[in-house]
Amino acid sequence: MPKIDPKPSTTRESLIKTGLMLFGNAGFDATSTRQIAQAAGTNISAISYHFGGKEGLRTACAEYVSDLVMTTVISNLPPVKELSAADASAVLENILSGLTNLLLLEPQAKDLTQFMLREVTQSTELLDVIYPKFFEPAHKSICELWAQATGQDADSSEVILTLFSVVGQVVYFRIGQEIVRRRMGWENIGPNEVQAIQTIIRTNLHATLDVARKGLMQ
Amino acid sequence: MPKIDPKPSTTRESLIKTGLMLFGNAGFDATSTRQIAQAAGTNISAISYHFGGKEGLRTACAEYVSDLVMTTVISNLPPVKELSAADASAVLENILSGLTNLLLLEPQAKDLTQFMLREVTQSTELLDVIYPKFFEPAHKSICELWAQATGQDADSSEVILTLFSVVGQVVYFRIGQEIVRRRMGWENIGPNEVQAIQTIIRTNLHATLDVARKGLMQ
DNA sequence: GTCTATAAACAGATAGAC
DNA sequence: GTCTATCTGTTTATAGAC
Repeated sequence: MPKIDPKPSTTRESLIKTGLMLFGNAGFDATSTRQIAQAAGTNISAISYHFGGKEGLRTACAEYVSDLVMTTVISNLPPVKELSAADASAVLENILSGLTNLLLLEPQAKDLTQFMLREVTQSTELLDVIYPKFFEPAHKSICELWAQATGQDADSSEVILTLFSVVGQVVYFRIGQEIVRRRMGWENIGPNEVQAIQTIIRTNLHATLDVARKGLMQ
Repeated sequence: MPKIDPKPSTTRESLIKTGLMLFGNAGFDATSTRQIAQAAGTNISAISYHFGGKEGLRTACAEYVSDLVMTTVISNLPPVKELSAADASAVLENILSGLTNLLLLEPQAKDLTQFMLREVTQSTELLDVIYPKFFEPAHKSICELWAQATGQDADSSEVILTLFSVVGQVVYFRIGQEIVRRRMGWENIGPNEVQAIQTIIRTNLHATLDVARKGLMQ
């Protein structure tokens, strides 16, 4: 647990934020420490001093995003056990809509999501930081919601994999957004386009939920 | 249309294949032309000579994969119009199973798929090559299959977006395979694990197909 | 077409002044 | 903690021999 520093190094934080921006946009390998230092308003040696090197800044960025998402999103979820099946479905639907908005629209979150997506597909070592801090608790939460909504077991292979497929749909619209944009003939992906995507995701969610509920009744 | 060369430069082809391998594994920016030349059994200046530079090799790799997929996969699809609704569903199911196998298991295709996924998420310029040659015709084909299976319009926004969500599920299991592996407690993703994933994908597909068919009957 | 040699710019890391 | 200056190695591209 990092203790709260009443006067945190503003240089350190500035480096993490610009690192997140540049790593997210161009990728880790395509971003030089000189670029980062300049954009952060400091010099190259500050990276070595604060993080031990470029790789250390990468880790610090991953920790920063993981902590941010956990404290602002995951820990604010309602207590699952107290929800009815219908309420659990509704919460799940809201989470998916929120995630779609976050991944496709939020300009503030653009750097963060792009950085995370890159790291997940590229660096396997960094997952040791991101997975336990963020992905595992987040995925467990939505599995519990699904279990509450369907009556299935939250820890079963079937539920865990199903939730990956449900979330995967949303993530793909971010990964392949340029392909989607071209195929749909959209000029850009704005609120109206996101709404069309959300409708499809919602329809799929309810179709899969219904099948899961019926499967248990047999 | 590139005309068939009876004696193609073996150096040229070797550079494309090793480029595909190294770009796929470490990424474009993390791979040096020296590495590529050495692994291909030639020297750096061969890249400039054949492709005009590193960026030219990248484009050549993208064209190579696009052409390969088109000639071996897409053009071998059965004529959609002659299929019954049930047959169209079955063909669609087979395509998704095949894609899951390709993305998660085939060791020969590993370099190619990883390269393509990287390029799609990173380079927007290269999509000008990959999209019209590969993604658009491939996606149109599966949309037509879906239309044949459900009676919906293959060119409607709803169908196009739905097929992105269907394919997106499969792609996500490749993108997030390390997260899936950890969450499932799997040591690696082999034939048994892929089968479990395919079952989930199949269930989702039929759930969504059923809803689409019912939607038309209202 | 293929090679060696080299150019010119750039990378990340660090020593040492303040 | 923050800076400048510099070290050491690597990058892509290219000139020119064969």
